[in-house]
Amino acid sequence: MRAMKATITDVAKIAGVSMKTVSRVLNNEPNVAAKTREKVLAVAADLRYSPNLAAKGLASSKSYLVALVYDNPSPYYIAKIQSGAIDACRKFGYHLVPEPLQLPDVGDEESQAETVRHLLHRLPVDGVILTPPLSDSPGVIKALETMKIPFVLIAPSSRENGINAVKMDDIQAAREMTEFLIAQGHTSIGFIKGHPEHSATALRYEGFRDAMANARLTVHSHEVIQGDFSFRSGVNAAEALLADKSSHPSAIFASNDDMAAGVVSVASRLGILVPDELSVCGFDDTPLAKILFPQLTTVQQPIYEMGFHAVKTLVDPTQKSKPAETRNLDFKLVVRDSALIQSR
Amino acid sequence: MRAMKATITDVAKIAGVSMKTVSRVLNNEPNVAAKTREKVLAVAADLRYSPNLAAKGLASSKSYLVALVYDNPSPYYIAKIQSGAIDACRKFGYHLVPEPLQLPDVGDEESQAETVRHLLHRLPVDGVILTPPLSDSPGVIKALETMKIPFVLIAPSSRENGINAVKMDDIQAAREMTEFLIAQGHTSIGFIKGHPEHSATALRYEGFRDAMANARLTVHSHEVIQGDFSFRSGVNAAEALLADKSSHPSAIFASNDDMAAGVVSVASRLGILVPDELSVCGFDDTPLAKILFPQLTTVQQPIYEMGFHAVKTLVDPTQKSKPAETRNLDFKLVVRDSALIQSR
DNA sequence: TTAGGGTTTGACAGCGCTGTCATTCTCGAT
DNA sequence: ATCGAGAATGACAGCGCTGTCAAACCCTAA
Repeated sequence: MRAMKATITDVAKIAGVSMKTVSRVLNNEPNVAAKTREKVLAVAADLRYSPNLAAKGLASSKSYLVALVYDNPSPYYIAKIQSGAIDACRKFGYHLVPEPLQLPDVGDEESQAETVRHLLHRLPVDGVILTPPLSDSPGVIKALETMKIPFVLIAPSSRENGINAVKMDDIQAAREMTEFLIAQGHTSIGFIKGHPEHSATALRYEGFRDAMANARLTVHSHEVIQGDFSFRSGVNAAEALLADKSSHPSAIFASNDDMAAGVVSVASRLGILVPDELSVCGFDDTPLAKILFPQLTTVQQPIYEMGFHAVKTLVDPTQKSKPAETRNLDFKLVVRDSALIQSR
Repeated sequence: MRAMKATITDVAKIAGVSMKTVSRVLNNEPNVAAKTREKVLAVAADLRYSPNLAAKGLASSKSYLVALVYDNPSPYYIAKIQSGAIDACRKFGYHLVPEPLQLPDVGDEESQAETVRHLLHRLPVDGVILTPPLSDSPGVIKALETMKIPFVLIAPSSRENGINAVKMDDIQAAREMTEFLIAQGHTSIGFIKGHPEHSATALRYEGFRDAMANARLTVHSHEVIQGDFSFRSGVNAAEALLADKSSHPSAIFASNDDMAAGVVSVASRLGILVPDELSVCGFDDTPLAKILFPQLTTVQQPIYEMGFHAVKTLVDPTQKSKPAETRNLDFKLVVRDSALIQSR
């Protein structure tokens, strides 16, 4: 119960066992008598012992560090991933080091690889989490592979074998959202696509078209507008979609919340009532969705869970031996006022 | 130029000097002949040598890690702080470890201290950054002091001597914002206070009253509403403030953007035109401020800079010996449509 | 020329932990 | 009672680096 930092040696001495035995207990290694284990644990607790990560790392050539490598404009998304990742790290005695990346010349695979290589050379970590759009960068992935650093991809666009990844089913989510709209009686639905470079863009659009086709509804090409995930682009798209006041789609499905917010804003400027005259829905369930008036119907991604799971597959010893796989996590349709129609 | 990770020993052997000399060169220690230095540097570069942080840490009992300890509901704020902190860390060869805290029983100093103690015992770090509201927790601060871990407070409410802190002048900012409103011709200004527990709340209110007093304007008590920084509380406050349609303040100053958004939303519901019939301004310049229609006039805090500066005072060797001080960073008044009156 | 002081370099221990391997203990089978 | 296999424990080196202190070197002043 002293104030100073206790070492394994202290614990060993007091418990009357060897350092190695203490080490075994603390790392849950087998072959320790239950009685010994208890005693060591008691002493350790009494001394408020906690291992020195640097020493552990040096001796075992592990770092107990996981890097979260990102180059993502959305702080909200990253914050959620990070939150999940940190919680998982804590659970397994690891720590998370966020590494924002300023990727040079998107598209130049080699220089991207070099950037990552340099980064991880400085701080050796036991695993890396790649968030989109990095999870789609062949250069970065190759760098990790040659450095033999285990990694997990978050929401990659293509599903490759032999690589660990966590994602959600964007197609299915967009499909269900569209089906919901259709079930509400909408037959003419406008769609705003996301940034062309972003992998989710194509998937969400595909889900939308799927559902429309299944319902034998036509997707008019002038009702599908290219956006780029920004509020601004949502405004532009909405202006195009709502140009003809007397005949516009009765619902607009934007590929993310920011763009949906743009739609709502334009509608309110044009005096079009949401949801009475126009249903709007978004995607992502950002904080914005609850702040807007009316609140946005949207898709809640399992972002936190993806972060958590990514770290788990990286550091959980019970998962270690499992083969690499792509894991789909569940999304949730969040129905709020922007797309509810009471009367019809 | 081998593939495997080079150690100091390798560099020493090839450069024909002792390990210690290599160490000196790599750490920019004095008393190394220029020629020796060059040679070592050349060999190190050739070998792509990079030091093993764990070993360095173990030997020097430093960790090259800085912890960002937070318990803040606003991911946006934390993300910005973190971004600045990481950039500063990179500049000085450190790494940032975010440590979200679930503080038990706010108010119970001892248990808060215990939580922090436990946290930092696991991962010894060379410095800690405390964000609000943690930067006002005596328990946490005391824990850090007894552990002798250097720390920097971000935006603490009280300015204590002998403690490093970075903040901005909330009073002055609120004062300038209010003066701006007054200069626009407003004489009756409503004010929405923030969360009573948050330190900024009192300061912003003080700045507001200051400016009003200086302009010989009365602050009517029924025009000052208690909020809690949430959108919802902004809505409630606005409903009270705008209850009397024929006579309400011509401007409302909300203590943060979320509440200002609440005001805008109520105004639009009541058919009150912003800014023509009502000027609204917020505080913080969150992403929301630009997304709203009309865009919010608000105060941009130097959040990124606070994070950067906090780390800098912690790890910059040239700053090391300086006495602890509270540093004020510059804010910026951002005037946007929500409080512009063209005609008057 | 030599003493004295500063500069440059190196030898070596040891940071706190774990891996390896040797040793001791335990207990059922003979 | 004895043997042997496996369980439980311990001794010790060493992970890659830095701090300490001693040694070697260089130059200037007397």
